[in-house]
Amino acid sequence: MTIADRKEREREERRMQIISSAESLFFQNGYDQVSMDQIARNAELSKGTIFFYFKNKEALFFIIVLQGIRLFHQMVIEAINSGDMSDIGRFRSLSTVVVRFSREYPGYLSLIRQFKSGRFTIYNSDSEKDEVTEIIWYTDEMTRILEEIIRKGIQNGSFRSDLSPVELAIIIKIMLYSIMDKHPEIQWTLTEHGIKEDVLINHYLELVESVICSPYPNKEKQVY
Amino acid sequence: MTIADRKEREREERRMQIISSAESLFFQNGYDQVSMDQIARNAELSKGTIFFYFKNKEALFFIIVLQGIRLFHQMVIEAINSGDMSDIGRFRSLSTVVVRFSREYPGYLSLIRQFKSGRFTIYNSDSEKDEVTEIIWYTDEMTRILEEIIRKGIQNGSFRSDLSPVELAIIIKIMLYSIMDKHPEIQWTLTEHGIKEDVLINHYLELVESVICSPYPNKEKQVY
Amino acid sequence: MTIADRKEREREERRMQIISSAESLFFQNGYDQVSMDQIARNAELSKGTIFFYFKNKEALFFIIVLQGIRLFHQMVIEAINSGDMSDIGRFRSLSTVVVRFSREYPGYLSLIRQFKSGRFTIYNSDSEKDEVTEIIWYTDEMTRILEEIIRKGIQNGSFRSDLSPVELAIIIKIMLYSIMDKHPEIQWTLTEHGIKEDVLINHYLELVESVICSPYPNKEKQVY
Amino acid sequence: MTIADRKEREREERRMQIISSAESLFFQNGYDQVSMDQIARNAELSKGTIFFYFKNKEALFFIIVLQGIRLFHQMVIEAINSGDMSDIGRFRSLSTVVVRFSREYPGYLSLIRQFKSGRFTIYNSDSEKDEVTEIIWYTDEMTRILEEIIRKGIQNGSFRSDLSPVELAIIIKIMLYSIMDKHPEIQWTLTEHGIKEDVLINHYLELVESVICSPYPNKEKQVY
DNA sequence: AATGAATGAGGTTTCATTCAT
DNA sequence: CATGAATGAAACCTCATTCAT
Repeated sequence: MTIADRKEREREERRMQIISSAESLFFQNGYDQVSMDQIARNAELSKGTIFFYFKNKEALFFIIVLQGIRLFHQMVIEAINSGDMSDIGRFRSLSTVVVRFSREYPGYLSLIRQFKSGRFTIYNSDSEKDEVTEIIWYTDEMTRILEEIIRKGIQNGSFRSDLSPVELAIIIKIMLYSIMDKHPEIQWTLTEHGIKEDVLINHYLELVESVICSPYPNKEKQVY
Repeated sequence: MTIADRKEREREERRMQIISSAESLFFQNGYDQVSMDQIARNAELSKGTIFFYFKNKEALFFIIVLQGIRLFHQMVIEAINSGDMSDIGRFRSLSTVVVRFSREYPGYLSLIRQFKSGRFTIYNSDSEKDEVTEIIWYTDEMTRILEEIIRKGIQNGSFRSDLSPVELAIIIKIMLYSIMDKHPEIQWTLTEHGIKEDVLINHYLELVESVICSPYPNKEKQVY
Repeated sequence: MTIADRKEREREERRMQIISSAESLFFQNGYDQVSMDQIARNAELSKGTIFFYFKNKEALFFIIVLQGIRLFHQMVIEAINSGDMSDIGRFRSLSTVVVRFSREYPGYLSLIRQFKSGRFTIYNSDSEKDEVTEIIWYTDEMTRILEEIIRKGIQNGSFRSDLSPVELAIIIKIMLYSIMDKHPEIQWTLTEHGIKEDVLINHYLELVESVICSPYPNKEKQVY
Repeated sequence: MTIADRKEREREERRMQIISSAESLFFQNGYDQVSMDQIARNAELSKGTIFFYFKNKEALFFIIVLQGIRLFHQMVIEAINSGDMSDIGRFRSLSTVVVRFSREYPGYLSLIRQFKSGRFTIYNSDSEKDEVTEIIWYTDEMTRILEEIIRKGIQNGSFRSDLSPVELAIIIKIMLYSIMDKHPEIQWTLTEHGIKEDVLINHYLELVESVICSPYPNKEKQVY
């Protein structure tokens, strides 16, 4: 038993070794700028070994993207299920997680963006593209979570009701996702003016929050 | 004279011919997925000629990006200097231009994003990277324009004053730019729920506008 | 004893398991288009095991070819030793066997042809190429059998005597073997004209038979 | 003019240089055993150049096969249109050509056989598989030529009429083509018994000829 | 100015074979 | 015995770039 276990463990370790090697390279240079040679060298393994563990450069990439999005999803789930359970509380948890993810895992963020850039042919049900379908599932799932939060907030009267939940969700999604895209130029401006990123982000989130909350509480409810 | 003129004119025509050929290809497939061969074929010129006019694939790419950003800048300038000159009016003009650019020139948008993605080594003053410095200049310039609008709006009391102009400018910039990134997933959600993009964008801009305008006019002025 | 026997039996079973797995793959795709990986997977064994039982991909291939040629030889022996024992009868048996083999075991046929195609280095007495020498032996043996039939037929006056037995044997061999080569183009022609393969083959064999039989019985005997 | 001509000539020379390099390698080792690297080295050119002139290894191979079959076809045409124009005369010319081709160009013969071996996917009208269609055309054409000869011979009463022209053509085709396959074992047998190849082949052709000619001139005509 | 042939490094991938366990 | 992870050479092919003309 132990022997099989050890083998299995070693196998998994190798996989992770390769994945993390590839990860760091992809993080730094992006999909196209990384070669399988580099990955192999970085993992201190032969090129053949890489292909033994992963069918493809693409497959390896997709797995890493999947890891990133799984991590993100998990962070979201945990954040929402813990702490303040008020409507606005859950929204704040979500916002915080988005910021945290983008700060702690900018590499994953970048790869996820590359994945979604249209660079890859995703929708041919070739086979063994399980990773792809899973990635898409997580993406959809997270949209649904946001929608759910907003729907409840509207029902409870905590959130503005002059927009449909879906529409509001989309708008908020755009706004939230956009902090993740730390446009480099914005970074420059920040340092140039001596503004702390934290402060800015807090202000940003407050404003987004003000957008989501009912601005016209007296306005009669809309039907859509 | 006329002979030299004609030559000069022809040279310029060739340049534009190459650029527009490369443009359409880059627009569709992205930097890495386009080969110099394709560009040459598309331009109905030989590969050698491409390299005669442009030192590099990168150089050619940078010029196209520069074109895009110049165009954007020009659109911004024109919009701001014409029409309604009130604070909110100028802001609306700017918003409109952002939307218009992202709708009319999605290709440029995509290339600009690629340029800023860290994919290219921009900051080594290797040599004639004049295009790069110009691109950066325009980027900065457009931030400055937004800052200026906001600063005036705050001074006039039209815009909220609980944030420094710079900070508010950055926040608005993030929000405005983010609408340009039509994350494909958002597109899906839209079509899935039968929401018209135009409608959503108008709502989005209204909300951004509400963010910029003084929400608490009675609040005593902040000092920063 | 029984333990050793079982082991021995199991070993032999494994061998056959591997061989038949490889066979079916080689039959379908040919030597170069089959990988050891595929063979292992098809045999539900590990690649290492394949190499434990067979030194080489080549060795495995040669053994299969040898099997094929042994089978062919056995069919020939059986056919000739049973049934009509007249000269022409034995020849007909042989013809029938050739056709039958090519129809029932096209895979072996194809591999035998690949073996003889010059693709492999057969004649360096490198080492344990016992299979190769055996294959060659069987090939020669079967030529000898045909020669013997013809020699007797000539002696008995049933076959034409204007050619030396060896020469006639070679000629007949060429003609007989050639019917095994189902040139695809011939297949097309057949179906195109609605000719049944059986019918054609029967006519073919009749003609070959007419070649072997004395056409000019009155002609004075030739000396060679 | 001369300059363009020279370029064109040089281009053609390079092409031929590559083709003949590849040819000799393919002749010796067969398609799978030859690498593009070898071809390049043999041609004293870089690998890139080979791919500049030929899209593929396959494409290069097909062109060589086509050359071979064109050569064969031309030899057939010339042979049939010159010399003795009697039915049997034309048939003899054809036989002679077949023998001559197999003797003078055994390499082409081998490649043609490899081409027809099912190793290549020939029937997907991918595109630019012009060579393939041409090869097939020539193959068909040569079958048609033989059929025509036989049909006329039957009409004139020179050839046996108990078989349909098509069937007889197929049979003769099989017999003729089979001399081209110099099974190595036959070579051994020949040298072993001190038989000259020429003599054997002449006898062989005589026998094939006797097959084609009416054996039973008195037999009433068959209808098919 | 313009061409396009030539290059060769580098990319992804395959595969027979070895070897520690 | 059996395994299957690891190897690394070699396969095919791409492509930015150079250079003689």
